[in-house]
Amino acid sequence: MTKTPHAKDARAASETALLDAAERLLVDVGHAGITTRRLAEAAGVNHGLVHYYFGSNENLLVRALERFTDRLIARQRELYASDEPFVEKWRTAMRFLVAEDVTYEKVWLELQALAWNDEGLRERLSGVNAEWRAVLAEAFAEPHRKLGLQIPLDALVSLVITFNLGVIVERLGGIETGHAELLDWIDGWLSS
Amino acid sequence: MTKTPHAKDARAASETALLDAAERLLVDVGHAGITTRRLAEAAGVNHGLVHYYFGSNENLLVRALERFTDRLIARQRELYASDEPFVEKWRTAMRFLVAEDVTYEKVWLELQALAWNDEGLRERLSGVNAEWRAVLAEAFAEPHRKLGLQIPLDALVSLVITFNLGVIVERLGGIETGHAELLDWIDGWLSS
DNA sequence: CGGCGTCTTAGTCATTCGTCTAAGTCATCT
DNA sequence: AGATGACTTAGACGAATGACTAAGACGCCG
Repeated sequence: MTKTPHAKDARAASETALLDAAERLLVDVGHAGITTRRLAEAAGVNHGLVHYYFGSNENLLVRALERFTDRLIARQRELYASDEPFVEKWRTAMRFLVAEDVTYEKVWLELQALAWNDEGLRERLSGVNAEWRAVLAEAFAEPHRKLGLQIPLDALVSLVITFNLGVIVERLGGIETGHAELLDWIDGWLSS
Repeated sequence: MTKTPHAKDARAASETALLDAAERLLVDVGHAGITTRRLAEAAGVNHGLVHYYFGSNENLLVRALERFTDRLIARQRELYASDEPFVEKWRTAMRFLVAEDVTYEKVWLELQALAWNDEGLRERLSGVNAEWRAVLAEAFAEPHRKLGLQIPLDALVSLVITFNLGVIVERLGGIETGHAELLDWIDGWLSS
């Protein structure tokens, strides 16, 4: 029943290597360019393992999505769960948003683009979105009340999520015009 | 030198059919699923024509992007160039944004996703973005002044563009939570 | 220490891909 | 009417793909 520790480690390592490679390839060539063999080559494992471990190319990407979204939610929770004042959390989040490195965002949006054409993935994504939304709604509840904003909390959360998503998409397209101005203004407004 | 009118028409018709098929396939299967043969089949033409007319599969998608973005900009200009009061233009734009049919948006974002992995396409897209931005900046200049908004015009335009883009991406992922609330609030705020 | 079950490898298989070409078609012009 | 030249078609080509498998390697357990 119990697997040998070494073999278990080796298998886990190979699986991780493949999932890591999937993320790397999503960044480098996009989901359209991911093939079994390229995946295996990037992970440094035999290409037959993709089928043996994951059943299929597509399944591997599903697993990659699961792993990635778990981390995504964890990161969000961690960010907004700290004891810092809200404005500091916001600033941290925005620093991530316009960081030079778009690796994380590229993986995330390539997976979304993949889901646009895959009903199963789409359902999974909407679950993640609901979680993300819940985290933000909780984080924004206090400042929303304190600042006496007229916009309903629901609408505010949607505004934040969508404009963040839009910024990411624009950045992936090589567009950054106006982003700094927008974030600066929000920051100034929050500070006052 | 001059081509025969009939032949010219036939060729133009076939090219158009292929470009139309490309858009249809972008909606139905995404850019990753577009192949020479499928394209030709969907357009009802011989698959060799893709090479004969466009040189390559990729070139055809570039042409599809050009045609689509031309229409996109034209639509934007038309919308914001009318004599209606600003609030009516806004409402029309928002009605498009949350219309049931996401065909237009799907084509647009599939092309963007394609561009994420293609330097040439990315440059073309940033040009389109700049045009769009200019149209919006002009349209928002008056209401921005009249309403005495504190947010700089640049930042406002970015906010509008990015939140629109985010709404589109969420909708393509099957997510609509909060959109109606957000748009309703904006509408109410504009009306007051 | 030898059998045993799991992991790993190399390789096969049919299919599909993009590209390209040779042969055929057809409207036009002399 | 026949030649011309652009357009269209069917098909061939090698390369690459995802799926799958048989055989070997490896480490554990009795």
